[in-house]
Amino acid sequence: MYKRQVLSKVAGMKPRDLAGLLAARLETLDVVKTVEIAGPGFINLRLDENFWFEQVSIILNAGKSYGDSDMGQGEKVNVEFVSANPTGPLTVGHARGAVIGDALASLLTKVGYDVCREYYINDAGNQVNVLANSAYLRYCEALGEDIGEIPEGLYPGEYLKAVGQALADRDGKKWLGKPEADWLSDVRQFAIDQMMNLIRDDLAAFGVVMDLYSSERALVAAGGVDEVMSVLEAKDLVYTGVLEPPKGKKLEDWEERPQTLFKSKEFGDDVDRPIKKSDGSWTYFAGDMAYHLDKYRRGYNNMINVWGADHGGYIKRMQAAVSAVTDKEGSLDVKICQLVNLMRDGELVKMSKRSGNFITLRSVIDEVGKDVVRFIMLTRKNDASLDFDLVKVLEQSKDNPVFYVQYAHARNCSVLKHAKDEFPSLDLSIETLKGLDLSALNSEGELSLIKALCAWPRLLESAGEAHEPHRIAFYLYDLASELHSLYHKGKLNTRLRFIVRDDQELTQVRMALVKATKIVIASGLEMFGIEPAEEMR
RNA sequence: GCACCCGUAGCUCAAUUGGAUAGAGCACUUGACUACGAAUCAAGAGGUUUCAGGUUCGAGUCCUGACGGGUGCACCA
Repeated sequence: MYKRQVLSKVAGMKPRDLAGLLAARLETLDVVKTVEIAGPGFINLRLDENFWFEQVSIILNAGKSYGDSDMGQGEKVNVEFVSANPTGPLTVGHARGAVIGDALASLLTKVGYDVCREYYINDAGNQVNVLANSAYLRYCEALGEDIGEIPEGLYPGEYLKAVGQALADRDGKKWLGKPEADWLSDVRQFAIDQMMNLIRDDLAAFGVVMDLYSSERALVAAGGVDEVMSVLEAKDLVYTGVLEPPKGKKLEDWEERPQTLFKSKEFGDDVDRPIKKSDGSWTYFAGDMAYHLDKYRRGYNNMINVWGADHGGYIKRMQAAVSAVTDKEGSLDVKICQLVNLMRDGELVKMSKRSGNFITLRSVIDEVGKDVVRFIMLTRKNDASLDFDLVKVLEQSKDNPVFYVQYAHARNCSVLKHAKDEFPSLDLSIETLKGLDLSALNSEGELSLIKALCAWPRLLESAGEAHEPHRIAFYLYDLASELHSLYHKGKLNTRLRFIVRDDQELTQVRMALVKATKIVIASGLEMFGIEPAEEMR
């Protein structure tokens, strides 16, 4: 039963009258079995069962491409995500953004967009100088110097030892005892490259492959910021002014000072935003404007950024900047990822970045596997916080959605295998199954499962339009539930089992449904970058 | 003080973008294993969608105002 409400003030008719008119037309269609008008003008259609049987053949025929859509019409979309500072390995904090961005990119590809996965390397700010200094210390250490405690303000992480060693291997004692000005640039680039290799490896282990890594430093060096400044100046959107101090928040070192400002208020922001620091250098925001202009000029009118919750206050100014530099042609959607609370059996795992005591993404992947991490990260809306319990995610029970969905897929595989054992001569090839008369799939549970399968293409489109990949996770859970439910109908009534011992023909028809279900679950999981389980252990 | 996000069953969360009687899981009660994997399934109970107004045929969803929670708030990125 499909429901569709038709609103029409345009027609100048009462909804019920209009519904009557439409109903009369709809009734003439072959696939429509019954039409009812309900309530204030709802039209309820009941489709002929043959329509549903045909859908199973359609799914089998389409295979993994079932649900592909041309909604995006090949339009280019840029999804920028992770973009972690190149100062250390990825942490669990980065995992959520990584999965949301990656799954969203896959989803948009599925519904017909031309998607670019992009990582913005923040390699121009002060923190990479801190990185360089930290790495330099480790370099000295590698050459036998006693460096003592890592000073406050530098990165204490052990992972930098390897960088120091690698630098020593490459350059020998070249930089030892030299002033910072001599080595900063070289050491910095070396350390950034090392860190990016580390991050790339972490992402690869997590199943994320970027199409493009963009360097802030390279962009600035190529004149990107000068370019965006001249664009803004041409539009008269830059001026020198004095900002008021924020109220209610005490800033001890506040001083009134003229600054170079961007008129972001004209584009919906709360205040105008500085684009130069007091020392005359560009702010991060200036670089970011240049970067978004660059993306736009590469053809990405549609930009999606995946950010952590702590950057929420940055959205308005970035959207204002995009509007300004693209003459409102470009659009920017920012997906904010709320915090992930890492737990172990109900207890919060404490982390502190200061002491270098953070949990790396790699260690979590090693402990529970990437598939589990990826799925759980998508079981909440991106803007809701999420508990990730290292113990519970491995439980094999229906409390654990990863298991529940994987189990449904494994169960399909198992049933198919058993069918083959039962009827060695049974032909289960797609070519044969899709040509069968499937009208025996007419029990309530079977029709219910078929309808759930048929919701897949539409679900993809609406999830893609809303930029909400988590909906796929909920759908897969529901679909798994349909399958488990149908399976258990066979417990009560042997005739309803997938495999009917004395009826090879019926079994074969049911295998068509099992295979169709397997296809949809598998393609959903694969969209999440998760390998469908053939069996559970 | 300002901005953004959130507030839905005892708990954790959904809700097809404004549609019909607001849905799942956990926990609770009850039932189903000699047979395709019971790691599951079925049934029951559980609600003034934080509160108060407003918009309209119709609001969990939109607008206003409270209340409660989170995040951020020159010259960091």
